[in-house]
Amino acid sequence: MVRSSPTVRKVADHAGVSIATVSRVTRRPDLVASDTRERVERAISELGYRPSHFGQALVDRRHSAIGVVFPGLSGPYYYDVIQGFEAEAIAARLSVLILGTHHVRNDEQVLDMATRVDGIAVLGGTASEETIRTLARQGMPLALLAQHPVDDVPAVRVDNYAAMYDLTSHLLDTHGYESIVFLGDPTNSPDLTDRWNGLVAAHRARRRTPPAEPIKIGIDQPNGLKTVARLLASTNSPRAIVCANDETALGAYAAAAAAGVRIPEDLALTGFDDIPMAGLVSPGLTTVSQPMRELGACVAQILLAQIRGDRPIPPDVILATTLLIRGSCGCRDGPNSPT
Amino acid sequence: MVRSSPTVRKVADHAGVSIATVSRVTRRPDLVASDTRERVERAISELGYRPSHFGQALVDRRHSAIGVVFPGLSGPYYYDVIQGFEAEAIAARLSVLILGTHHVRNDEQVLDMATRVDGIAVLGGTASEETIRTLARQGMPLALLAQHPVDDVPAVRVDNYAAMYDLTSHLLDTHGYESIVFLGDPTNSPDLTDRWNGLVAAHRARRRTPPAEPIKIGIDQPNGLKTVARLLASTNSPRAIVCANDETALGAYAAAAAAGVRIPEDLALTGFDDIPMAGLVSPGLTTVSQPMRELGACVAQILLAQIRGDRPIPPDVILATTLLIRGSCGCRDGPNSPT
DNA sequence: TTGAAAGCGATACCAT
DNA sequence: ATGGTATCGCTTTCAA
Repeated sequence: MVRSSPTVRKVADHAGVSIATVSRVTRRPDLVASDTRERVERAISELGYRPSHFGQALVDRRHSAIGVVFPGLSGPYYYDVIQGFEAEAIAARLSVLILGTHHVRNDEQVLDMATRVDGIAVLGGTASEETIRTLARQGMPLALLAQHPVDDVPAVRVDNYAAMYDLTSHLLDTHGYESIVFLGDPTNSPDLTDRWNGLVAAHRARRRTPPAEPIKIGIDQPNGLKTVARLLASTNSPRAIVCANDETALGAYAAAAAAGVRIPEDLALTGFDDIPMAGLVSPGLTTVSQPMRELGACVAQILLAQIRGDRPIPPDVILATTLLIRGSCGCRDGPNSPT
Repeated sequence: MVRSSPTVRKVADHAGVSIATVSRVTRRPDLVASDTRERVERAISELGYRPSHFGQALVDRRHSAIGVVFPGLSGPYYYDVIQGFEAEAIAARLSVLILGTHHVRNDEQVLDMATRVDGIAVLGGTASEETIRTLARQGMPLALLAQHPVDDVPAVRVDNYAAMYDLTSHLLDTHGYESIVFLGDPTNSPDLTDRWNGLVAAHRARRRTPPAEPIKIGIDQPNGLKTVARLLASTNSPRAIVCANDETALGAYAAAAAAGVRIPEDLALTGFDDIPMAGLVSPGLTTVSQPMRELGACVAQILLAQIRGDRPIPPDVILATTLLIRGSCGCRDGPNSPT
């Protein structure tokens, strides 16, 4: 069957008016006499007419849509960011196109998306700098999320380096761990690269020896569980593990439970993000809270500002993080009981 | 700044040819003399030209894109489904538009998406039947995922009722539980409605009294944890809980661990979906495995078939599930140790 | 208040 | 092999 949603012309015929009048009814109803308008509106609802976006886009030379490129679509972190992004977009009456690259760079799809939207938010590591520059050169409004600015392309992020420096310092100073294992693969992830560097720097500042390498794993529950289970079974299993995010740490909780290893007595554990589960497990997960919804909202606003033509655009917005000390690092747990 | 990605005209001027020739180079390069072609190709890459989708869409009267509407974007279930869906779409050279409705019906956004794509897959409960009928009447290719067919709109799903009937029967017969609590809110979710009905029917078939109501909660880890923590603290806490999906069950594991309740000795637990974590926790989670990737792929294929105009379209595809008995129901756990 | 017509970007038919 | 031009759906300017 051929797609045949009604067009302006069909509605115009149905209502016995010109296509110009139909268009006016949908865009500037005040310009149309009320009886004519009623007739047209009836035709519109009878036929279920909606102006085709490509017709409008062609005239307006904009798509009334913005896009966001994510490495994955799984997990609470992305979910909150998308929510913040969408809320801003909807308030501005724009549609949102989401592209999940599944943790592989996919420049072709990003360029394709670029022909369907008025602006694109790129999450750290999902598009090459070359692609970003190509789009920027064409005047495509862009905003980077969770990565450093590229040339004149603005970025929104948190200071992952400082946050991880502080968190590591807490483990090193307050709890006296000698050296702390880092779980998570910084490859292609500016966020994780900064976190790893923060951990290394905190060691160096105290003349401690940081681990030679991060343990490069995908940052989700299954990988956290499997890897920590393996570590706990090895001869010199670590006393303290810094996980690159909360979900990896949650996997570590399961591994510890299975191995009969107590947190924090036998193993100190920390996460990053402060997802809803982090405060509910027991002991509570010591982590760094990021304003995820705000990150998404802010990057959308920066896109909108560019589309509107506002100037200047803030080139590098850094939102604040909070170190959240709960029980998993060895501190006494706060009153965040699961209820 | 005004968006100004290069158009056919700019490229044509740059290369000193007509716009028709530029179009030929991108669509039927064999029709263009090699030296002209080279000149045009150089102009294209210098200007970073990509044919605008709305121009093409206008002529072709199709968008070269298909859409998928999801209740949420969080969690392994949706992730796998999307992966399967995207793989098919990419193979057919179509872009994918994803719409997350965040567990509220959002007909307006679905109708908006309809003006940007050639076909839409709707996941159970994300669009009203009225909207589905409206789109179907206009000839929009549609496919339903995880819900029953609506009129002539085809559906792809698993037999949730039968799967839950079998799972509940196992708990009732093999492990002898009297009555089993169901965790999850069936409202607006055809999938969960079928699961709840399956649990009730399995009770009735044995003249047992099913619970009067499901415990209506969102089916994620935090809700699972909080709710089970509350149940375990109550006076007659349940001996067996059927969770509407695995993530809810994973939250229940954390609640049990915190309360010192042993699984399965003190509390039997089951899930649904068989996400990666289900086989890794200890004891392994007894659950029902769904072919999630295949569900996504199949629904995409049905969309593609409609777009191509194939006939007939299978009206109701039901994919097989597998009952996965692990340790959390009380059976002896298999050899799925976390390694 | 309404209609006729130009034009947005790309394609494909018809000429040349 | 290449160019001119009508066309897709819609909006908007200009006339009436």
